[in-house]
Amino acid sequence: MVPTATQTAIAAADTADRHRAASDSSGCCSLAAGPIGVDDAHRSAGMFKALADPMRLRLLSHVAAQGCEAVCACDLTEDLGISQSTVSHHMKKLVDAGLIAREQRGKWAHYTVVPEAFAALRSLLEIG
Amino acid sequence: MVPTATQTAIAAADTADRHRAASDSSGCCSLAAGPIGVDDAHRSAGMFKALADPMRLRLLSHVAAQGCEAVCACDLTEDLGISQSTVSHHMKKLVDAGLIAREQRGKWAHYTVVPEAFAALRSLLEIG
DNA sequence: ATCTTACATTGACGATCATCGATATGACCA
DNA sequence: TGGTCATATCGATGATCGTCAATGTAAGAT
Repeated sequence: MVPTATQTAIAAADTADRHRAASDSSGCCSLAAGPIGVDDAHRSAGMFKALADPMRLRLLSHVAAQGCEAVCACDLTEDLGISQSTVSHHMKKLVDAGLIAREQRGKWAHYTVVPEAFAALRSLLEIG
Repeated sequence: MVPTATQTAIAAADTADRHRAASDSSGCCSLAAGPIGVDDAHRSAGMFKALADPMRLRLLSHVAAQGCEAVCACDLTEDLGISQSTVSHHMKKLVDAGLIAREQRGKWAHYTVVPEAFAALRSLLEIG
């Protein structure tokens, strides 16, 4: 129950993030613009956390390499040699972070990158 | 012994990363350039992992906000309200990831950002 | 030489995570 | 209705992580 409530809160926060990723203060300003607040730090760290796993980066690059063309989950499973439940787990994290978008077509799930999210991260990293 | 060996290997890899961060394949190419390999994924994930913690982002923004002027560890400890050992722990991770540089002045440790590392991360995130 | 100051390292603890097999959901087909 | 396929969710397990108090280290100060 406790982890469920926590998970729900995190999921809700992530969903909110996704919708304002390109306009929020956490997405438009550089880390060098001044000491950031606790809330912004948590939001930004959540996005970086989604990128902080080798398998997720490989999944992401598989999706990104297709450009506008959507990628189906079954291809990812066989290309990377991990179990189907692990792929599903990672893709959910990437979607919750707003980095990729999920579209249901019949019984297939198709994924594409969300360019605005990456633009927001790049502006966060504009330092020096 | 096992964690020490592992830690040593990771530190060595991270140090190597720092020196080639701006020229290596993991630092100059976008994730969208094609499916990335296992080694590149581990290297890049290591850098994102250093950014994937709220407290480290706040420490980093404190350092980045000073521009060229170096920041001393004592200021970070009192500004963020965490213990001295925790600050030391986080700064070591940021230095090992090559995101900030450490300079010893007498008994004080001073920190500055490493712009090339952030440039490398930004080019990794050039998607869409 | 002794003491203080600034920082690093160690050891421990609770929390989170990645991964898997098993199972549930939900869409299509016969 | 029953069956198969694609994906999501659950439960468990071993690993990693963030944090702190305690201790170690090394550089000034007295």
